[in-house]
Amino acid sequence: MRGEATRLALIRAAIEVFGREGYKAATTSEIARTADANQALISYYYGGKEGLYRAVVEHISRRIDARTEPMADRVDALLREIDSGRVERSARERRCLELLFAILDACAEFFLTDAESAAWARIMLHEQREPTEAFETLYVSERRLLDVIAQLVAAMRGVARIAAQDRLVVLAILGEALVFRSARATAFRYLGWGESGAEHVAEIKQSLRRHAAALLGVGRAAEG
Amino acid sequence: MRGEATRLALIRAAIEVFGREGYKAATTSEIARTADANQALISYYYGGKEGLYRAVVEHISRRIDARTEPMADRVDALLREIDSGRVERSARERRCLELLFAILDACAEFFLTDAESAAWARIMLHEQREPTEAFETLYVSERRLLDVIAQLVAAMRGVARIAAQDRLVVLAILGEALVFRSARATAFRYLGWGESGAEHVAEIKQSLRRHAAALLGVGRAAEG
DNA sequence: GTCTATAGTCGGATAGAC
DNA sequence: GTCTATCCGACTATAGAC
Repeated sequence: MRGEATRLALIRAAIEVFGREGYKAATTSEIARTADANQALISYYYGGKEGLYRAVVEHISRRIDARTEPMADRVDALLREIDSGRVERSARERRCLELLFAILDACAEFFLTDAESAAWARIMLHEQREPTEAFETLYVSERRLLDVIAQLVAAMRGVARIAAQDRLVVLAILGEALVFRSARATAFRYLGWGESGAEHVAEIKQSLRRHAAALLGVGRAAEG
Repeated sequence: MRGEATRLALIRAAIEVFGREGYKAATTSEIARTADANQALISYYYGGKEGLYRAVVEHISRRIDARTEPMADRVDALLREIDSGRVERSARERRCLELLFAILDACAEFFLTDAESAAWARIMLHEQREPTEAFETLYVSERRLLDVIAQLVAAMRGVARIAAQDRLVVLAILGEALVFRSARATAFRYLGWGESGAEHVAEIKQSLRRHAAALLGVGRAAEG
């Protein structure tokens, strides 16, 4: 069981270093040092740098799925409830928006608050540059979340089928959250916030909520 | 004068390669190959890889400023016109929005259409990771554009002073444009678009316009 | 100004001791 | 399972010919 701890330490360290440096610029020595493990163990456990990267991507993908799943369940439940006519028209919009807000809060935390998932996000951004095999794995997980949000957006328009415009709205909403990760340094400096920014996550969440509501054309009453 | 052409070819190639790979992962041999120049000339002209990178960043910064300047002038002119009371209240919102739309179109082209500036954007995104001296140079140029847009946003609310909420709106608007660069692969795949995407820039521009209008709370009449 | 050749360094993988 | 030592390849920079 000693080895299992080393395996995990290597994965954790690799997420951090690959996320900070990108695949090519990351070095196995730094990953080993970060993991407090011997450099040769990377080949022993994962067959080399490339194998470690693959393992990292699969690890991230599984963890993201685990976070998306509860959200998807809640959305499914709500949509079934609406379909069955058990939700009054007046409450439908509010219920959808509340759930969307909860998901957006989770996204903000994903990109900003939680150090581990923020490192996942950096790796996912690296993989956008020129998609390889690893991108395919990550895309499945990303797509799951995009679809879940799009379902909510479509439901708020009272339609079951997701239209192209719904997808563009989803990208706009998530784009705002992502900008605090992908253009973090500029965004925080522009807002006059210190780099830690942990104390500003609430403001970001509030902004995401307000703007999502505006994009969906629902009144400010729902801003909560 | 032969040397001047080589200098420029190296800069252009460096923008492409640094943008694609990031500073550390980029190699001087690939830059030289891309520029159709000898690898040793990088040291001859720029004192080495680091000096070349500095030159690239300054080059980008100057070129961005040159693109922002005309926009800034148009905004200044409009704001002065409004200040002097020569613009009727009914026309003020429309004039501001038209100018904002023109700027957003330029941003979409910056990120998506023009190959050279798209490479600038990739370098600017790389510099977000952990800001160094180069970030300071780029931030000045980025900030200029952010401030120009924020002035428009504030003017549409009829206020001269830029508030924190205006800045968040600016980031939301630009975040949507940026997502097509920073998360390009996912966004295009999600929309069912081929990777080239040149034929879809118009749709992206339209989406940026519609969503910017929604965020600013102006009616769909202005959607253009 | 441009080239070839190479010195010096570093990173990834592996052999083999413990 | 973990370690040290080392080989090999790739990279940056530079010396020196043209």
